[in-house]
Amino acid sequence: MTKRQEIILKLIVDEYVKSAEPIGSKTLVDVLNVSSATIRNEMGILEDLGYIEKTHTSSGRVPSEKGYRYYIETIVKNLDEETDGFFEFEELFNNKETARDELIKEAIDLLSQATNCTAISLGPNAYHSKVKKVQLVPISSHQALILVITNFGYVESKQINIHEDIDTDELIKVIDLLNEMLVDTPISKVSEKLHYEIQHSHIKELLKYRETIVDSFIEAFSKFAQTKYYLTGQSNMLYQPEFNDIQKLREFISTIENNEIFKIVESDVEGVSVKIGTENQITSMQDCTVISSTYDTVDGEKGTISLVGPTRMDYRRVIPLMKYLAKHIQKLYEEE
Amino acid sequence: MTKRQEIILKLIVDEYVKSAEPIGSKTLVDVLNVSSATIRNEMGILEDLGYIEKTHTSSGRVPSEKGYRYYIETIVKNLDEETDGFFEFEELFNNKETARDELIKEAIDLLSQATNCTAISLGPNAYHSKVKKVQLVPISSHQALILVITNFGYVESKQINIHEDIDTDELIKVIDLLNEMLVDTPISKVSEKLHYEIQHSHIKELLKYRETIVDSFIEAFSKFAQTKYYLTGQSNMLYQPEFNDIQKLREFISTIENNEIFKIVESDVEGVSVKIGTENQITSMQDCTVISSTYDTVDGEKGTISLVGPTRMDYRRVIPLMKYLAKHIQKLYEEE
DNA sequence: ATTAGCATTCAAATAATGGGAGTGCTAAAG
DNA sequence: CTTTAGCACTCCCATTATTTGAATGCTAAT
Repeated sequence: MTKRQEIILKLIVDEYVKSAEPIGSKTLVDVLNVSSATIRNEMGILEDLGYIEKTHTSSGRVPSEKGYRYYIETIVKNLDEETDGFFEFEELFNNKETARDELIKEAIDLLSQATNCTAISLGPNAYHSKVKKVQLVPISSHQALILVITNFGYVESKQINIHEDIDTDELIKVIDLLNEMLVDTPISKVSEKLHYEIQHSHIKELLKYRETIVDSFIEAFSKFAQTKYYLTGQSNMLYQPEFNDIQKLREFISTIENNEIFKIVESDVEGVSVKIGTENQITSMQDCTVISSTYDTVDGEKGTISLVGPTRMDYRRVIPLMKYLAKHIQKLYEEE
Repeated sequence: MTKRQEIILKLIVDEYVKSAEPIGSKTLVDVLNVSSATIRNEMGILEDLGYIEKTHTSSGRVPSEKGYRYYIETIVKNLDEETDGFFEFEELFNNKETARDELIKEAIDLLSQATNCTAISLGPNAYHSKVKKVQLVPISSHQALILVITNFGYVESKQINIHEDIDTDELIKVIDLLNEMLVDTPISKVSEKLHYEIQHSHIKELLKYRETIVDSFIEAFSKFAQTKYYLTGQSNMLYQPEFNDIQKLREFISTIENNEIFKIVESDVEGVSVKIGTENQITSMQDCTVISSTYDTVDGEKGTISLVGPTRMDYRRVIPLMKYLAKHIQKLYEEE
């Protein structure tokens, strides 16, 4: 591809992103100072190479997936770390009052607004954090609350019914034992450890009621395994011209409601991942691009922010923005 | 309205609910054993009375809001408590293993599936429950977790950073005081009481750091005020013929995403409330009916289940179903 | 290598057409 | 007084033409 062809490709992408209409040769005449015929010739070559496409025989050109890919790899990647125009985001991260999780949420809200796309935050999985405290709080004569707290400040609770003939003192002993046993155990190992200890220590005798109570504890623990997520801005996207097709729109909403969207969010990649159109495995998402950016939290845990939008999106602005956000969220973790 | 007119109205509603097409006079000939001309005359009267409408000069008839209203008041309300065909639901409530909140969630899922509508559960507002315990759990050298637990077993937490020069013993005293002060206080009164006590008791001296810490507590308390809700089945509705209009569809999704839907859910009504079409105040919902059914929990607190669907919905089946569900959810609370 | 010129293609908007389902009204029959 | 057959009329909707215009590819001249 010659330098001029590359410029034309770039112009086509930029224009198309703005207008959502196929780009004709005349549109570029002013910028390039050559005749429309010359541009048509070049466009013909670019089409043969697979970077652009026509929507019908006599239409203007539209970037193909390969075209977007080229655009991203050569044009966007060579951008210096852009941080211009991220003013609102800077403001956000300068606010030291707000708690980290809340800040991430706000950043995701802002991201979806600023891009008119759907934004998703996939929190670090609490599964690898450690038990800090196990607690039983009576809340009425026959009900109590099981509380499990981890070193990251995550809390899960489960309400249980206490049968009348349960001895309270005994229960307290059980809790003490559980604490002794489980503090500093990673959530992922709790179930295993609990079952082992019950078999091999004197806790066994204490746990007459273990069937119900220990099960309830295990259930509370298992709640941590659920990934915390936040998704916002689905309605933004609906107004994009690519969703004028009612069928596509319905499928998109279904995909989100059924949580299928999480299948195509890349959470195990270093840096920024861009999946364009059919690079996504879900059929209803094959006109969309998914951009994911990961950040490190603690103990090798990763969090992800993702952006789902039409393939026709402003990569030049969005990709640096995603980098920027991940970097700053990571910084929030480092500061602690 | 004569008996025959009432029968015709009922038939029009029933047929229209099934077919989503305007009903012509010929359609009813087989059922009524009179000629289509007679039926046309009767339909003319029903139209004059405002119970049915035409979509254009020579179209069949469609129920008006007034028509649906009449149908519900006279035909549905006179049904004996129908419980036929609620087989799956019965099965659900017979399962004594599952926790109450989980059971409600499952019922809502099933409800939305069975009706192809959007179903919503609005949990009892924790705002009126009472503080059971206030707690501070250290999770690292400079971080702690504020925990607030209510008599209903609701838990909210907030992570705070502890500055190095804070005396731990002092902090413990503060917590003890807070407990003493706040236990059994309704969440709704906490903020007020807290501010009052700070002004008038010796706690003032203890709270050198109150700006940050007390504020964090208040924030944790205020989280209870947020109503717990569960919403499901928005994608079901999208396939209903009334959402063939892309603009309506977009508005509907936006309304849900912005939580505006909660504005039209009736949570302070006894029994079943049915809001048809323009009886709803939100513009984007004026082709929808919202059915809400409340249940009592404890201490005068109410929970609500709601169903949002096109005005053309199977009231005959849905209204008894909503009654049935609310009754059974209430029973779950009574059993405790 | 570039470009003016021209026939060609196709989408999208607008207009014309015909069929069909349904209505209201009238006048006759029950 | 109620019912009904008959008929003119209305309007939607799907189909088919017609027009317009923006774009293309190709050719031949610069």
